[in-house]
Amino acid sequence: MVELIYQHIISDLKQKIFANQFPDMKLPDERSLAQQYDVSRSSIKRALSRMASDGIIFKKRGSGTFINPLYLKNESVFNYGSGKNLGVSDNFQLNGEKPTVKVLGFDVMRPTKELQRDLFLNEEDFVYKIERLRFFDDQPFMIETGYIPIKLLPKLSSNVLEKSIFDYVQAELKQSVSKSFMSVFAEPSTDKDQELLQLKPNEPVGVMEGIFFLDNGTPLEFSNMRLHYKYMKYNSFVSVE
Amino acid sequence: MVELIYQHIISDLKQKIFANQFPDMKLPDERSLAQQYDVSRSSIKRALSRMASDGIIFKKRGSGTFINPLYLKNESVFNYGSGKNLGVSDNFQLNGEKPTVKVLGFDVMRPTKELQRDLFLNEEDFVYKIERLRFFDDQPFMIETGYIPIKLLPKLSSNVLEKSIFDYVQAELKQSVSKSFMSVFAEPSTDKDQELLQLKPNEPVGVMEGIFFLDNGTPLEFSNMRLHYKYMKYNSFVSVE
DNA sequence: CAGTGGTCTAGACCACACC
DNA sequence: GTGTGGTCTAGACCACTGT
Repeated sequence: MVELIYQHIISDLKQKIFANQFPDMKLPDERSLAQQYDVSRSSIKRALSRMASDGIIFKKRGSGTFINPLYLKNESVFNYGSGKNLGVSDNFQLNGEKPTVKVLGFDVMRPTKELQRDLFLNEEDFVYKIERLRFFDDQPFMIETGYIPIKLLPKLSSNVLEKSIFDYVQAELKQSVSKSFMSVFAEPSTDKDQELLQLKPNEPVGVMEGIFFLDNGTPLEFSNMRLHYKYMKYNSFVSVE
Repeated sequence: MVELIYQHIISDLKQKIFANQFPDMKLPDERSLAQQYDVSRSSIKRALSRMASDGIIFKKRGSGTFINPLYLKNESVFNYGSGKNLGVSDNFQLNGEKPTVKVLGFDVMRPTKELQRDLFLNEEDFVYKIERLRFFDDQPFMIETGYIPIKLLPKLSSNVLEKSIFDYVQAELKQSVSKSFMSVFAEPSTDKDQELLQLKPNEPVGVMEGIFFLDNGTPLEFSNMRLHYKYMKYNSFVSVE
């Protein structure tokens, strides 16, 4: 895996930013950077655009390129949300602790109309219904119900579910799960939520629900994730126009 | 306001997609598109990259560019989240109904340590504390507490708060609010929530909390928004790498 | 091998900010 | 006016897909 030029520039600039090599919070102008790195200005622009859309820097026409002080002061929040991971499911990273999984159910069913629409299925298709309870440090924090078309993973077996489905997909289909479309909202907890997630009756769940796509655009899974409210924090950096 | 080439191409391709002019769900290859529009391939690539990061299309090296069927079937969901608006606060659009606002409080205070950090303030600075209750169709749905540095809007007056602060910022500072960093989570409702938002004791609030930035990267406002859970739905399309 | 998208270059010209 | 980022071009070469 060779490192592309603009990726190299991004890593290098990030490192320099953290090493405080731009004490005035201002990056050199694009033409100078192109000279320094001995690359074209376009490559610099590509690197800076990516960094801007990640919220690391702000570009201001006529003035220059400036470091987002929030990135320096609070870097951790930049490791979530747009541009870093999919924020959910198999991508959960809870500070190096070991997450575990308990499989609650593994069935095959006909998809509802809604599932047919979201996963691009016909009436003849079947889906797996996978119910799992996820633990963080022996604390249950998430009930996950996933629906995956059988035809995508005909050989899926229950022992895979104890580990990462996405890793299995990578190995089996040579594709990664790189896109998601999610809705995030809140609901009162049901009796089942309260039992499985050890919630008090007045404590809610956070819900993340949506579709995971493969690189090529195929919808892989419709997922409904009900989280203990203390564990749900969805971070996102948004930049318009 | 002239329309840029790549913006024109995006609009045109979107329209063609909806007019079903690509029945095989595949766009022409980039070189052909460049010819058709009589522009360089780079401009086509710019347009397609934007559309891909918005989730409208999927590009697959070696094969071509494909339309996301979800975009056709469910266009509405693509009007939220990354790349379309900031999803919150003054940008709320609730299906053409008329939202109204009631100002609950308008004070000046010293920022806490946390506010100083998030809004890049010194100990000598002051902030406005603005509490508002937002209604949709005469239904209260959101308690909004915002903190704005006085030095950014020294002439802010209470009648502005009845309307849109962001519009006022646009007029006053010639800058728009184009970036935000938000955390989305859920909490049990407090007594105050229950009273103001007409919630039952077991019903939760959705919380959106974070910072709104101006174009140039200046943090304008720290905002905490507590929503009636039925009105909170945060949609986001995420694409990594 | 032909076709497709990905990366990169070198350079022109434009729009905006600041002095 | 000078300096900055923004848009756009024309073209080279690479990497992957499918026949």
